Amino acid sequence: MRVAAAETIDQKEANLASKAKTLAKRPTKAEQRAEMMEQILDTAELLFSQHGFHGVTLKDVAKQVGVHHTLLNYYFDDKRTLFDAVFARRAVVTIDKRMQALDDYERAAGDNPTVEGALHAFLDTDLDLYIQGGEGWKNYGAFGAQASNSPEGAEFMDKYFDPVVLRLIAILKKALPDAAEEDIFWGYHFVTGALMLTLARTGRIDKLSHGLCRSDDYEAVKARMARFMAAGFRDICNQRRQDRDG
Amino acid sequence: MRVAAAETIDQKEANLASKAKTLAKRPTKAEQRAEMMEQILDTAELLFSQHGFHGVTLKDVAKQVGVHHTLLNYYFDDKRTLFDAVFARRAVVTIDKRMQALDDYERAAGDNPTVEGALHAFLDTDLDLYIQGGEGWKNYGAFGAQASNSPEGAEFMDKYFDPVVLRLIAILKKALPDAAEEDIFWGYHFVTGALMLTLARTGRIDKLSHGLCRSDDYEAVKARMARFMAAGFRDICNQRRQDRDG
DNA sequence: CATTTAATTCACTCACCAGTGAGTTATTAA
DNA sequence: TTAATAACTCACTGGTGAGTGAATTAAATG
Repeated sequence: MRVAAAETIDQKEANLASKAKTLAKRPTKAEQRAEMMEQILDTAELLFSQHGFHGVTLKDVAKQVGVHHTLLNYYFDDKRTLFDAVFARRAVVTIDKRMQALDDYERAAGDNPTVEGALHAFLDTDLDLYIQGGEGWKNYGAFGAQASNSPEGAEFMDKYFDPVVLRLIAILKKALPDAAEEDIFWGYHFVTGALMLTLARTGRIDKLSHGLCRSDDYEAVKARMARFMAAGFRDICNQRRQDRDG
Repeated sequence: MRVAAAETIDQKEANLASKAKTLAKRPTKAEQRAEMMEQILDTAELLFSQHGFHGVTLKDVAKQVGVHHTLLNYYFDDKRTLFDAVFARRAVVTIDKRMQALDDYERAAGDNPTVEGALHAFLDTDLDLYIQGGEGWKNYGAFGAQASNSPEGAEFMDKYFDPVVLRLIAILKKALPDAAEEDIFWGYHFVTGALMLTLARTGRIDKLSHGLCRSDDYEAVKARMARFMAAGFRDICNQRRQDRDG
């Protein structure tokens, strides 16, 4: 297996990993295969996140990995399969973590969950992954944001993310027992829109604020988002209740 | 000039328009030219909004309009020019309206603008356009949302929308004089994320809510969004002030 | 060492795309 | 009526895309 010619952003990570391996023991065939596939997935993830499904060619990916382009057809049958594999690889991780966090929160909160608590569990768990997970995870975030409003990604979005989202919504309903169901769904819609834009890292806020805020400053988002959105939820749900009760 | 073979969503609009014209007077050459270009722009708008720049071919557009594909090269030099023309056509309208609304609001509010008032001016003006402007405007919304996180659209976003956004932010600062500047920028970031997702009409909220909420129900968004976001703004800005003042 | 199997490349195919320039038809203007 | 111009079509080109199957190289196994 040949080492990548082009140097990806994950270069340091990769070097460390392979160094550790060679010192420890020669990698098995399965390991090598897995590593090659990961390299392809990493690169595809980055490129798809930047240009979308149609804006990336298999040759683009292959070139950046440093292999012949038909090798991608060898490992992943076709372009679509590769795209789906990128989507699936990390989806399970973030979903499991968030599901776990929501379970934990609900157990801890007992009969009195709060909107803010639920949102912290949902959002912070995810943001931590992007904060701590290195460039790969950041790229996946952008990939997901890109995929979420493309026909290619929409079905995956539903398939993978519906359970967590409905889990969150169930807790929100418990936290806001008097709220209209629509208000909760629309509130979630606002939350996810804001989150998607964050993950997309468009660089727009950097320019608008003349560098005061940075698109990739997930810490800043984490420090504000759950609280911001919780206030919004409380407000529209209260309004509705007031309107209804007269 | 040949009438479109394929029937677009705007069919009714177009029929009405052309009927009115034939009754009134024969259209001039310039009018015909303008109409043809609009038809191309409408179709390109729709397709770009669904599949992005690279997901659409000039043949796709031409086929749906019902003309030979090289005609698009005749009216618009190349694909990129067509894309830019789609972007520019309606951008000025929404920007002018919003700028006007913000001016009006600031004048009316005098020395005491509120976050909610400013957001109403900014958001409702825009949403009204999509509510009242018919399918064409709805498609433009989705087009903009798609474009906003693609390299092809990013520069346009800055070029066209920066002034209105900075105008909004200026009023928000006035409404929240004690707030940290970062908080206001991040708040705006959340607002625009939510708005973009709304305009994208992904259909996701429909499925999640089993039809209770609909992606294209801009009225529902208008009824909630400014208020929701204003509450968020107030909350994080208060928190910051409390943290600072101890 | 020989044989099988996996990994990788190579030479192609077929389809399609953006764009061009010549040619054709219709309008308009002189 | 003719000349000129605009609107539109056609045939084509150079280039690229995804994907295939044969060939080659490398690795593992008996």
